[in-house]
Amino acid sequence: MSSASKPKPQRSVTLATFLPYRLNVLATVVSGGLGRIYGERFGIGIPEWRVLATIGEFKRITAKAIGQHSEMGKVKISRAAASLEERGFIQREANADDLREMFLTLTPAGQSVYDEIVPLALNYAAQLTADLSPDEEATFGMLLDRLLARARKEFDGSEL
Amino acid sequence: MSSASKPKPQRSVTLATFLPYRLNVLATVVSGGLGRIYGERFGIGIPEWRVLATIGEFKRITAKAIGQHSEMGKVKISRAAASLEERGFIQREANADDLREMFLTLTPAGQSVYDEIVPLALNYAAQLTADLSPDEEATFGMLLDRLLARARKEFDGSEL
DNA sequence: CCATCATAGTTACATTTGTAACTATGATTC
DNA sequence: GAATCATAGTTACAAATGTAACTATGATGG
Repeated sequence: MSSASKPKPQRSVTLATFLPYRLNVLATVVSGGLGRIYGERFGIGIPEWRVLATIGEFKRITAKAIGQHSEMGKVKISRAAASLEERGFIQREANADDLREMFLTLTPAGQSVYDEIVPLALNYAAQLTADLSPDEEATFGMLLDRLLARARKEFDGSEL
Repeated sequence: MSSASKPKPQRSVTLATFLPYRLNVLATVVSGGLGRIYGERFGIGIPEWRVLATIGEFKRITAKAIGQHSEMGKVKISRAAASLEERGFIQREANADDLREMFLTLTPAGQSVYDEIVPLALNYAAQLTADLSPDEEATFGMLLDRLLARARKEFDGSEL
């Protein structure tokens, strides 16, 4: 070992400056705020919203594909879909080519709810970033993606 | 109404580019990754870690104060503290000046666990941001704080 | 000081979520 | 073309979390 300058091995964690904690707090506050909007008006929760949003985006999609696009386990999707179907917001249609899977589509009622939520959700996101310049917003999104890519690598164990 | 140029009212939400969703995904992956570290080795969950970290930071603190510093409800703290006490990681000590509250402190065993987790947690956070330059990291943190401040305002209802 | 009100923390109950097993169907291989 | 293996989705059970009620103590105001 040469030169010097110990990089100051900290002996404690300050929660308020600890990134995993801060990310969790922000995500919780944001999810809660947005969830309140569609929760109060339409009585649906986050998993239901994600399923609805994914069907709204892809029009006709299987539960498995929803899982890949929405980061949810199949159990959660199954439950959310059952709940949305009960309320008449989505329909299930067996795939004749593979009877294991079902295509999900929005009913007219579901499309109508979706059409109502979309502007509320977009507005929420716009309000959330209202204090940021377009540049800052783009930067934040870019860094978010890079952090996510890194977090997904799980750091291959060598440093744990 | 004058001029023109509709600001293109989007008719759908692309989940993959929707900030609340992306924040939630990142926070979930990060919490999961970090949680696995102290979960597997010490058998503690996120609420326990937060309580432990807060006591480690403040040395002697009431449950209420932990709540203020760690964004957790009192029920969660009560349960986490009970679990940590059962395992001999923390001690409770009634405040003679106000018998309603209890000061929590780390036992030697708890301090030892804390001392083991701190470098792991700091290292996790360092690995997480390893792809970012110091400038980018600072920028991300700053924007995170501004978003959090904004999200907390709950947008005063006028735009909902 | 005693009646009311507020607060710290716990407990009870309901809701949500995750894990694992299961059911039904499809793919593969010998 | 039966036996094995893989996959989509559901169900059953367990663990975690939230909401509300409760207990004990302290503060306040007449």
